[in-house]
Amino acid sequence: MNISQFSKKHGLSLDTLRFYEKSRILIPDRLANGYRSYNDKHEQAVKLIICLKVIGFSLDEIKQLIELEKKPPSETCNIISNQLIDNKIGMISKQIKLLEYGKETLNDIKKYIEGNAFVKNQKIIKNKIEDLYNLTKYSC
Amino acid sequence: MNISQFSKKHGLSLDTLRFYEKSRILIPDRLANGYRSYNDKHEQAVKLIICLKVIGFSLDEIKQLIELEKKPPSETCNIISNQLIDNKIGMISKQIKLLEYGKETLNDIKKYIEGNAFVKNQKIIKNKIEDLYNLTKYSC
DNA sequence: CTTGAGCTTGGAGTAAGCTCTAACCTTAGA
DNA sequence: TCTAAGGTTAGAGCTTACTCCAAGCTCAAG
Repeated sequence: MNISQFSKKHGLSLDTLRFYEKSRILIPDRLANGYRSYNDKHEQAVKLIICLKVIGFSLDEIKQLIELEKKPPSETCNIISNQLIDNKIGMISKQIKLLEYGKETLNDIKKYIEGNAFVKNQKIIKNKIEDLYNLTKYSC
Repeated sequence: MNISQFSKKHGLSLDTLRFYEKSRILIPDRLANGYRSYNDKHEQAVKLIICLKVIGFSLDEIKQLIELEKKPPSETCNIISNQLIDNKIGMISKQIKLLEYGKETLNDIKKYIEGNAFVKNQKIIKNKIEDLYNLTKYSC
């Protein structure tokens, strides 16, 4: 599969794919004419990359994980990747909480704007924002 | 309250607060000597800003909301802010789903690394990544 | 009155993650 | 064979959200 087909299939721009190669995150094969060529292995890889990205991994962290995966399995590698993953799981849990509370708050704000009878005054919203703010302050 | 007290209280750097003023997101009062001065009104505002930030609003979107709020209420304003909020609620809902699924997947990856018997082969993980990838593809 | 901490400004620099430009090569179709 | 679409590169530029710097003002304590 050439770069533009791969680009369309996965919703990443040509430039992004070239950038990922330069960053050594996703390195395609090359045809005799120098054109990039993506195969099934690259499909698996790009899916993982996209998933890790949406759940909050930086490209650097993704690269770390990919590089660890390439090395022969060892205690050290496991500890490193485990730490990275545990860390991320913690952050994701916190972020889910914040988003859930934030969604609720936004719904109230919306009701308030619409003049809904259930949310007659700003006090309810003020309290929710206060709670959400407090949630942001203390980790996990 | 002066800038450094306000900075410490809300965990924003001096530069960030000055940047927020420059960006017209949070404009403090001024003392006779030219020093910035933050009061209760600014406390409320900064709490809202921090909350909106963690749930995924960009500073530009935050500014939009703040500017709409300042104007006299009107149908047009309500429609605009409602759209912004609805949009965000949709994105947050999707993000929560992705994070929940992502967390599950990360837990499986972790078990796999640890050699846990429940996740003996990569196929389970592969499927989860496939599902998560599909979730990322289609909006809401 | 000096010293030093803390405030002010404008403007430059940074990091992440792309995005664009220019110049040039390759290939398929009329 | 010409042309247009699509591939290549190096390197500059952009956006967001800060972050840092230099030069200078303010103020409290000794």
